[in-house]
Amino acid sequence: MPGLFLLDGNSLAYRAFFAIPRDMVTRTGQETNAVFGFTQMLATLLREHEPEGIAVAFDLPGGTFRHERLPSYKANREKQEDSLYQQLDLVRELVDALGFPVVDAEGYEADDVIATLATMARDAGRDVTIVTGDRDSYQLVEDPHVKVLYNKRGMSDYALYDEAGIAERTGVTPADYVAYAALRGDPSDNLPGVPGVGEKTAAKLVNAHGGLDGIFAAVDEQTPKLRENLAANEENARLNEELMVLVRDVALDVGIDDVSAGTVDVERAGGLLEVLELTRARERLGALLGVDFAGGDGGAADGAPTGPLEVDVVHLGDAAGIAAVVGEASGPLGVATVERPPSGESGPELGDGLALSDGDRAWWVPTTLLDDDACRDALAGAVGPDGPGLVAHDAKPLLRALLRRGVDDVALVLDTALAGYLLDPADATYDLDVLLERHAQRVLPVTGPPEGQLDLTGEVADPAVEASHRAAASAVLRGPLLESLEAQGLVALNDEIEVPLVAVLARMEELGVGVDVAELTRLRDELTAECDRLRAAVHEAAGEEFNVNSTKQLREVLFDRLGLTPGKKTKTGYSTDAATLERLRDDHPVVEHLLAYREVEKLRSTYGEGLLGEVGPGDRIRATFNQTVARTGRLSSDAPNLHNIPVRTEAGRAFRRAFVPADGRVLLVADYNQIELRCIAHLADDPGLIAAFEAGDDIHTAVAARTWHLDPGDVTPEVRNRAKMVAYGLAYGMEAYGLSQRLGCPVDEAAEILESYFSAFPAVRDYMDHTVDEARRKGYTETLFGRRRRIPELSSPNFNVRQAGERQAMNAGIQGLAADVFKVALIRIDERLRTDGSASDLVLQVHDEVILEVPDDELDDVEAMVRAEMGGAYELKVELAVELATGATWADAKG
DNA sequence: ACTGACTCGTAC
DNA sequence: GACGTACGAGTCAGTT
Repeated sequence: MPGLFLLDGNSLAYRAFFAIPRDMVTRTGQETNAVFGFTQMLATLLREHEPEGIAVAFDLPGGTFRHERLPSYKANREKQEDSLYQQLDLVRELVDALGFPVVDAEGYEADDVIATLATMARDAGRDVTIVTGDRDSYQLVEDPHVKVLYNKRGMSDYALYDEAGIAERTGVTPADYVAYAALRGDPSDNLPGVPGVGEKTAAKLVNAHGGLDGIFAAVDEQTPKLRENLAANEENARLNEELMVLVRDVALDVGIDDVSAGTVDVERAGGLLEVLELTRARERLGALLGVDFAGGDGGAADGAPTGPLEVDVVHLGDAAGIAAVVGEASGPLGVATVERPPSGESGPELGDGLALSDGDRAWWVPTTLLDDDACRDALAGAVGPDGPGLVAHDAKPLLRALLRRGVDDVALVLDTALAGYLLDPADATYDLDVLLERHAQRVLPVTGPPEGQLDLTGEVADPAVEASHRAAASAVLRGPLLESLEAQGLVALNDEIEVPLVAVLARMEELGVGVDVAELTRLRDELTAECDRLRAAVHEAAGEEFNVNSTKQLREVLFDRLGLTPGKKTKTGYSTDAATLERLRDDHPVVEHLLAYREVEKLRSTYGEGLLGEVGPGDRIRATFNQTVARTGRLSSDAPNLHNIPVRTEAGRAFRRAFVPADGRVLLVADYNQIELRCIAHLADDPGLIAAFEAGDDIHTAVAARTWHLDPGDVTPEVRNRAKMVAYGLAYGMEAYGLSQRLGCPVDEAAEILESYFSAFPAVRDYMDHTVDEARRKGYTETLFGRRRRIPELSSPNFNVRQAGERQAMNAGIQGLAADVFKVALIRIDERLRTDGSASDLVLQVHDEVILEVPDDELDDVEAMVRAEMGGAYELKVELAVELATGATWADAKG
């Protein structure tokens, strides 16, 4: 029966999802039961029927005309968890990669798409077989050309129906099927039929009277009860019929001639199946399609060891021993200290020593040995550029510890934590033991006493053994992680950006940034006094004493006792945030004091006390710059967070006066001008936006002029501000509501502004739409540099969650590109400082801004270098404009 | 005394 | 609910 095969992708994947246990997951935790089931069905079809062509139809998210006609349509469908929707996207990807047309249409279900294709095929005299688990397709059956291969319960239970088959199964002809089903109803679509009418009665009625018209014209002939039911439910049945008729003329972008086996994208399909660890399916499909998917080396190598790591530990005692390790190494070595090196006030330390390992053997280098210069040099050689290269888990603290021992050139080839982050930045943790189990199917042995328990035997974890295990784990993980990075196109990002950045950040963290402790203390004290004064003022105005820091108590005072009008609500009650208070400013004198108190208290606690508590040796603050936290690829900073030092208000900016260079040096601050908006211009390739940047004038004025068709000279500050607010909102997936909040204008006015904006810059809107669309299809976003981010929210059944996912998708590519460009700049600046033998140092970075300490006599050279490296970090369709400033403090660094 | 949820506010 | 990405201070209610 060859001919063409039309598959209902949603229906089949849905069946597979429930037929196969959910515990079918990859090492990375991705569920694959539905994808696997689908591949099995597909393979069976290929083997048993040798189709002339296959196309797979899918539903598109969002409603259809049926939902519009009847809001309760399918309203009973239980919303499945993200996994099913995510797997549906994977099935689409796979089908596409296998070379079969993926067909869908906005506002229609897969069923309608199939009905359309089947009708086209019939008209062309071609034979088609519809493969689905949805009975609605019965109406399409037509001898001799159209048959339905119906997937009953489970996966492998199929029935092939021609007209006779449908008649036998239902008692009616395909042409009468809709009327039959309309009477009977369809509980799975939440369409109630006529009470008392089941399959038998429905068939009897249809066969006796033809369609619904005939039946309802002849209700009087029925028994009293049936007559009553029919009369009372005519409307229902009519509506059912309307909804159940499949649309046969959906506008599709493929024709029937496109339904033929296309070319298999061997790399993509093979890669996908490999990542999904569907090895058997890969082999089976490969054989059936006549292609060789055997990229990689066959996945999780058979015969490779499993179970707990076992390592022979050799204790090294002299320089020759250390040097010998290098000689023996045939590839990069794992390196580790004990799990949590005790962190001193100046940063991470080596602890008792460090271990090197090739995965089977480990060599322990006690820290005491490093006091000997020869040993230290031998270690420097082992870990340096002439050595075998190192793999470490969270290498930065180790690099810092080595830096302090004079080892400043470490040949890091892979950081396993970083690799875990690149593979899935939505994952919260990248612990070594988890990665080891996930990617290498090995277990990291627990050496010490059970956590949190007193060890009665007096047995203490041997740091040499523990570090050796961790070093071995890193070594073992190298292969599988590289394979995964390779499969996801992340190698360049890893090798050229993330790994090199580790050492740059290690140096910045280690040096820290200088602070004027006296100034900081003075600020703190001043703020404390001001805080006390304002707190008293709040109490006085409120007429009672209470904890002003407690939103709960504040709520009671403002809204219960003082009778102020509450605004928006939070999970626990009325909000007391600044926006709310701002609107109450004129309603009661306490509000003014409260707002002032909030500002001062924030500065006092977070920045006054907070920063003072982090000052280390040499009056320097050494924050940690996290490389595996932000899901967009940005860096983050903690202990303390130096990425949110105030700048907008004068009182806040005062803290920047406390950030100072060492004697004889100045701070050089360089930042990218409007980098995210420039990224948008590049990504969207919007001629208007690019032109606005090329004009070289104030970008917001240029944008405003274009948006509202004004002469730049006629752009008022108010209009310019609108353009500026839109620019900021743009990167965040802004909607009218958000903009109205920002501008303090009605929502409809904000909507108009947005409309004007998008009319002026149409490619920007196209980009946003396209980005969300692609993310929805793939389940993840990808930056220009290949950085990926899963966004499972996009297939959430919850509208709000889904919309948040759309905003994340829009933002990820923009913020991510800016982050990638910025990281390149950081690496290049650091590289130049070192190759130029400069005495200047990088001390801080804040997303689009770098800060260096520069000796006065180097200033001109370093300024030129930084401008060049930042401006040339990556070539966008618009210039990467860099603004430079110098000063004796961070606050004073103004152009 | 610790922990986690919550609210709020700072940065880009 | 309502604009993305972070970190941290403080309160409060729960636990130990």
